[in-house]
Amino acid sequence: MTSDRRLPAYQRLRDEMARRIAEGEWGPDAALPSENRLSAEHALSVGTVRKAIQQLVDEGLLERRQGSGTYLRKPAFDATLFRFFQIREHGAATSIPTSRLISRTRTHAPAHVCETLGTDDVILIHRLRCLSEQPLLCEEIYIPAARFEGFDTIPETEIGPLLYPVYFERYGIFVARAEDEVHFGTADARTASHLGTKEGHPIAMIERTAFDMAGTAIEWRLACGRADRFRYRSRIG
Amino acid sequence: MTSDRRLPAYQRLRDEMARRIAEGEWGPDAALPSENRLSAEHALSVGTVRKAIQQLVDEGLLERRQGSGTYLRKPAFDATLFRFFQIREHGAATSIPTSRLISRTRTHAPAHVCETLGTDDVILIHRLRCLSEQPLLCEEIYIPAARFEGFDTIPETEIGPLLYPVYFERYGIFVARAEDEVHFGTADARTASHLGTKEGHPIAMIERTAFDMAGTAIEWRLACGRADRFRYRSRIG
DNA sequence: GAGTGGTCTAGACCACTTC
DNA sequence: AAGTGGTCTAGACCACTCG
Repeated sequence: MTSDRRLPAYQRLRDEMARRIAEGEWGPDAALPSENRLSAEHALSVGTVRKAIQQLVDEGLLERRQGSGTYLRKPAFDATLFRFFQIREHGAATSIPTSRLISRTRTHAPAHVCETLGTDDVILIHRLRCLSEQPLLCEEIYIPAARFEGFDTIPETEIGPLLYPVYFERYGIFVARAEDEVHFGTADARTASHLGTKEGHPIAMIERTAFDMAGTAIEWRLACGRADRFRYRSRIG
Repeated sequence: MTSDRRLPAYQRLRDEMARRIAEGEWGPDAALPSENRLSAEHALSVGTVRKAIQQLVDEGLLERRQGSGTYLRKPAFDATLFRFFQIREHGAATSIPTSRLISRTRTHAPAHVCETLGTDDVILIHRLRCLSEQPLLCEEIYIPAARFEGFDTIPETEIGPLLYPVYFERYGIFVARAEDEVHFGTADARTASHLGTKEGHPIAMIERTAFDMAGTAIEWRLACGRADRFRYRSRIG
């Protein structure tokens, strides 16, 4: 079953394409079928096909390049955590954030994580993220063990600075969207020592829940950073 | 001069309509000309007109109602400041935020405000915003005196809880968009007393610059709230 | 040069609102 | 019933990319 027959044609086509993207039918870096191809296959006019594709572009799933084709777009979610923090470079070009794995443990999730992920059988990842050698974010990441079998034993050398590409390449799990929630609190002893501040000092906490294409929560993480480095911009209207 | 002739027709039409909206040609609550009307007047096909209108809808300026017409949309920017703060109601329905004017003074703007507004001749408004009788936000608002002549002498009874409607109704200035920037600091004595916290305690600071339809900055404000009440959600992807 | 997406046309029929 | 926006068609020409 694709989707409701009462829906407009462009909606049904959008839903079908979203499903095929989720199933990995078109790998990243490869062009999708052209507008003409799709309109012929689905017996729809090109204009209708364009509307379906444009919707997926607006949702951030696809990317169009004139003269070339329509491509999958891989969002850079990991970078978005850093958007919450001041980057103070001294004239030099912006450096690449690095990651250091502190630990990976198969464990039981706390209640609120269990509720989000739908299981308490999880892998807990501790990680420290730095920019220009300076520790910026201290992360606790929970992923369901059932869908990430063996993640705690992958050689560290095979895990780059970003996790989401690893999720995709090793487990076929594509992070489609995420929800961030920011609030403030004080540092516990361990977080404080990682971030180079003192216990009880103010820190910013970003809670993130990440979802796959089907809308299932596949990761919960808590990222902590020093409040005095925090800065966030947003545009309205 | 409307806009560049090299631009696509739907872009030029969008620019012209945005200008006419900015000039107040179509008041709020009245329907704009229909698609057929516009296509005839501009010698464009309906599809092209639709694309121009859709763009303005996406930008949040217009609103379409099937069978009825296309209408102006008034964004509720003031509510967006409160989205940064926890609303903890005890079972009751969400109450309406109230505002209390503390002072209005014609004065010289500090350097960074002067730079943003392009003048140092400003009116400074101090305001306290509450939710269910609880002080939540303490605001300093700067507006250019030249464009808001006499704002400091308007009877307080004629200023409701929201400023932007007053800007529009009395000065014809329509706030089209705004930029918020959030960071953290500590409370000075006066802010602390307004918010019911202590000097030196952590507070969240939201700096906002608001722009009119022409892209000119018409307001700069600093809103301070207690950090422990701060909570912000954002969706990515 | 062949193929792609970007713009644009001039219609059609439908669902919905308004009078 | 008349007018509005919502969907859809079957073309056209253009600008751009790529081999």
